[in-house]
Amino acid sequence: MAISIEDVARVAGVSTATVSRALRGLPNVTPATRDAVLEIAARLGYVPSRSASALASGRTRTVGLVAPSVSRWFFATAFEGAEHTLRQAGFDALLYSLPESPVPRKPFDPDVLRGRVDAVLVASLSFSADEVERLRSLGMPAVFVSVQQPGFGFVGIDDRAAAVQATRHLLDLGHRVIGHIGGRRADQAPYSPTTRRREGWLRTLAAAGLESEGLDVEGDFTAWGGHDSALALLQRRPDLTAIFAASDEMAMGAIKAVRGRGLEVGVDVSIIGLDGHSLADVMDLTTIAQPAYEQGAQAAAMLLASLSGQDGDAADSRVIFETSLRHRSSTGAPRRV
Amino acid sequence: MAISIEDVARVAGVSTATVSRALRGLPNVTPATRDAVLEIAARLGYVPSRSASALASGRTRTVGLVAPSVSRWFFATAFEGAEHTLRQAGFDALLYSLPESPVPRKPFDPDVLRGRVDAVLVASLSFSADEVERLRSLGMPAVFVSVQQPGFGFVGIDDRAAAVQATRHLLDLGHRVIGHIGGRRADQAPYSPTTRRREGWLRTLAAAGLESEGLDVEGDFTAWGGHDSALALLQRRPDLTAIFAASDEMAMGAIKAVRGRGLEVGVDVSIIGLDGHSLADVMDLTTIAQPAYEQGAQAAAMLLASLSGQDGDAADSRVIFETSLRHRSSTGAPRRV
DNA sequence: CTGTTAGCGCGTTCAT
DNA sequence: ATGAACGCGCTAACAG
Repeated sequence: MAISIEDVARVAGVSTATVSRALRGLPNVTPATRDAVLEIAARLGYVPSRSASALASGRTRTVGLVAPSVSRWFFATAFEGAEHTLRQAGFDALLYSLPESPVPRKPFDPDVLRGRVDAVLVASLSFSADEVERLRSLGMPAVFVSVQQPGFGFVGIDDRAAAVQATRHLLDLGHRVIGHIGGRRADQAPYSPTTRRREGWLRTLAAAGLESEGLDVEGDFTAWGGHDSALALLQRRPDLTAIFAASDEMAMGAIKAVRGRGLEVGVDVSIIGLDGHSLADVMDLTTIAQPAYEQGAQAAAMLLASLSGQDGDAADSRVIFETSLRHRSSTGAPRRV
Repeated sequence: MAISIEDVARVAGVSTATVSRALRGLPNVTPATRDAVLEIAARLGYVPSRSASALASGRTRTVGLVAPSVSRWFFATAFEGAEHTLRQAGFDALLYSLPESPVPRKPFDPDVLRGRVDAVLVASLSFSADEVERLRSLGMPAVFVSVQQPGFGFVGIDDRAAAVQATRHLLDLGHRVIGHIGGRRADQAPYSPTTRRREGWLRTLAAAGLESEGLDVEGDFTAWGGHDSALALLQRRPDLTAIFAASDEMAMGAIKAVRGRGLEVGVDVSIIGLDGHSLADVMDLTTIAQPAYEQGAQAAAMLLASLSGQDGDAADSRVIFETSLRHRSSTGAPRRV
């Protein structure tokens, strides 16, 4: 058996309650007593049992991290930010990945989180009405990253504005036939990144008096999906000179597709992504960068604040990060015809 | 208060002990009783408290996932495999990332895992003697992925053989001046991937009667590190025609460096990586692929087996996965001089 | 400021 | 096959 709070109390000659208070930095403990307890606990190598502490207090000091995949750049990076923030506050991060395939994924029952975590961070997932209802009924703080969910806290970017930035960049370079590779068309949620990014592209074209016929294709947010979508785009509109992909991974696939057609990226066809992927730079991909690590850290911080009751409810918070253009050689002026 | 085992017992008209047994599928419960209990528990939406269960049984049904970073491809992918395997068995995955910077990273005290997890999966980290000793003293199953640690279970690849495969591929194409971008030279651990991959490259060159003077540079396993290392290599040995990078991300950086020098990848300079990164394909990077997802899943499975006491100790297990050449256009025959 | 006491919700004997 | 009772290690309320 590991060493318990009672062992510490006995050696220190005080009660377990005092040890508990001293160790947690609560008031009403003489500095002398506190120091003695701390010293003894350290010497004995005492580590409090989280299970016992959780059972007694009703708080687990653990936050659930929920996302469709841990391996895609955005989630991995956001979770890294969240994990660091949580650990610094003495909280643990519990991983829940919800495989997206088969589409539609099988429903998530937030009840599995009951008693396991104090709060939930959901990244890039559209929840069904039922899932939202169950999550809400857990009565714990929850923050959504990327995909807004009315009634919950939110951390993300202005997806429409980011798409406008991307499209404007291409317009400014002189492009007039600009394709778009987006998420699944089936995703009709009004606040999903897929929908908003498409809107940004479409409106910017319209405002410039440009048409979009045959310029909008579906992707699946993977590099290979982007590759295939780009091929379809090139076939449908051979006059196209630029592509805005709703994610960097899709943009990378598009680069391969364009090269495969014997065209030069940034000269014959310009390509811009949206993310700020860590590999965009070495691939010379122009992109609208979003701070993924910071979004995860921010969401975690909001949950922590909400748990410590300092800061109102996380449900009211809404933090939007700025995005910024990273101009590289995958975009350039269209070749004169 | 959420609904507890006692509520279920009362409604079912049995004792809490019977409910506990029925729910966990233990023997000595009449099928009729079991069905009734299951039905009622489901109807009531009963979710057992992990804390209480952990406290009473001494088992947390949680595995700790430890790595230097969650956002790099290998860890993210391996952890995804581990998480899926664990969840399928009803276990939770707890994330611990140990920032590598500053170098050397600050020591990890496995004691923080005490009482939090039943087993530990460590990915790609060299532990100091002290860290190993503390980990061992926890007395829980542990498996290392990628970096071998004598006395613990291991899942990985034959790093030396993989490096030999890579170097042979370049030799077979006709290259005679082959550079290497590896991990930090300070990493002298005899079984570290850095050391073994360097050995594989060096021995293969030696066996072919080739020299390696000025052909070995240090990298840091990031794309930018690979970029800078490649530049150094090109400057030191302008006669070089091929580069073996110890990771795909470094290889991708090397591609950028070579292009930046106005040279054509796969023609003037061939580049091969090691990983099988999900983006290697769209980058046309030749690589020696390793199954990252499967390694994580395998490690998790070993830990689960060891926890259920079926399968001897995880410390004895050692699983080596095969690697395979993925030939793409970043490697080709050297240009005739 | 400190000690006493009573649970937190479950697993696990030991009876029956 | 089932039930009663104890205890896991800690926190929180209440006394003092």
